Amino acid sequence: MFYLTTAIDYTNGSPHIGHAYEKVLADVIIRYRRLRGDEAFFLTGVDQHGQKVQQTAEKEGVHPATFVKRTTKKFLNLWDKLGVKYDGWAETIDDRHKTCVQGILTALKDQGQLYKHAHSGHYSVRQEQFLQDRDRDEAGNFGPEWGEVVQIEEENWYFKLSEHTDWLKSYLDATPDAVLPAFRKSELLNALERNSGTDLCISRPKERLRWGIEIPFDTDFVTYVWFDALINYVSFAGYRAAPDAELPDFEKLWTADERPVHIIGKDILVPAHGIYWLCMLHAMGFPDELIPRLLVHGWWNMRGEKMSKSLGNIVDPAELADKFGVEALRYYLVRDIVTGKDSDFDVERLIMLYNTELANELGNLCNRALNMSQRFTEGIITRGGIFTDADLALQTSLAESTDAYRAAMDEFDVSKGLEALGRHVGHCNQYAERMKPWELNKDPEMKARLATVLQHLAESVAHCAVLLSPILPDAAAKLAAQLNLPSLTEISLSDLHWGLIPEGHTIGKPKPVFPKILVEEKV
RNA sequence: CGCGGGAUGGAGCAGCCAGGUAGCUCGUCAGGCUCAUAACCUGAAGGUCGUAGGUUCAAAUCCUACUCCCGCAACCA
Repeated sequence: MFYLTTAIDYTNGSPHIGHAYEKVLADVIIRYRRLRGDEAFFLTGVDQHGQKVQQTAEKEGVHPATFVKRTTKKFLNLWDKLGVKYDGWAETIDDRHKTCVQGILTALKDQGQLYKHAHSGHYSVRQEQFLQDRDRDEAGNFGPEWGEVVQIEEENWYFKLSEHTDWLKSYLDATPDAVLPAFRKSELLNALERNSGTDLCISRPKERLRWGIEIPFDTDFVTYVWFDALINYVSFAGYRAAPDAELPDFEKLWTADERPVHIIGKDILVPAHGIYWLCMLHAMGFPDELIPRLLVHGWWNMRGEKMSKSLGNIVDPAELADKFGVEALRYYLVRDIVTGKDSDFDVERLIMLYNTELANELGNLCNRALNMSQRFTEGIITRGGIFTDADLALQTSLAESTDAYRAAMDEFDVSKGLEALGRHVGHCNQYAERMKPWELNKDPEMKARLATVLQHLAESVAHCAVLLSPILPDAAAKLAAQLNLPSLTEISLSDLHWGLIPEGHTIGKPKPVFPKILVEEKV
């Protein structure tokens, strides 16, 4: 079983393009794995506890639970709109999750992994948080943005993180694919060098935070939001779940032969996932071969600047989907970025890539191929005469593109996979240009040859629809329908051989699957 | 000496880990075709791969130094 998760989104605001990217990427990967014939499970969800949620809810004068319900809905609606299809939905206010978190806390405490300790430091009353040296201004003082800063002492529960960092180092050294891409691992190892020796504070006293999961053995405290949130990856996978909890079978989901993959953004690798989570799992007794792989993706920037609410350059993915279509948005999000790196978000590039690669090249190929079959052979696909070198070359091109696609997608490099698909599309257009089926049609003696050429084009369209299906499932289904082969959407990659279209099959009527995006002229 | 990323034809990028004719998309220019979503195809111009050294038969790719840009507090993938 292939178990894939994304980060769970913090329900403190509206989803933006980065949230959409991560989920679409995950959705594409999971659909690809199913296409490969693998059993797969996709978990995503929302992180609903913590101080910021509590603060924002107070500001709006509603109970955190009400507030969280409202923002959660925004995420649910977006995933529905974008065709992100998950198998499990994680909400950290879920009682099943709460039970799991408390069970883990109790178990860790029983093993001596937790201890209570009084910490004294500078505390900002207004921001309700302890301040660090890095919060000081250049003069070494805490600036006015913190309001009144007082020295206080506070007791809290700590997790013995420092006991696991040596293990973590050796695990990372010994496991090449622990963190992808590779350069992120070196970043993590560097951070480890700096941070080893400190433990993790995992509680908050209820006087300053009520919105969280109560510490089961010390009810004056709630659980620190990260410790709570990270556990979603196991709690909603059925870890320590009651038999009637309607959660997956953990043993089947979380396996060594196909380790779980967590997709996360680069900002939450260090320290949350790379250090806290891996050490938590180790403390919980997970052996190395059951430690999940971390797939770290980059960010969409806006004209070279970081996207941020304060700069006001947030892009609303729902708006984009309405304006340009879900297909265009999904395609752009996985096409114009190298998995792991940052990219610049640019609406003009979104339009350009859709119009050239989908509308002009692929869409037009499908349309011209099917249209010629309709017009020249009544939509009937037959093998025709013997295959020429050009025919065989096209078949080779398809086989090579499929291999390249597969290799790229196996490494989560969707952009490269789409490039491979695009190469074959280009070859098909060239093939059509050189074979000139519209000329062959004029010569009654070339009927067999015409059939062969049209068969090669139609067959290619069928393969393209299959390969495209993880990225654009709706478009793939439309193509399958036009080919009059709805079963294409259920095919698996290993069944992908020359001859998807049966001899003598009649295809349907073509209709452009990717209508061009027309941009109004600037005056 | 804080950490990491980046610098490749006009624009945006890939290639670098596992050195061996510099690749893709857009744009520009010229031509062809008409089955198709004014789409498609062919050809051309355009790069001393940030700078300076080094290793090597051979460096965009490995090593060293340097320059410039972007992240690393919060909102936040």
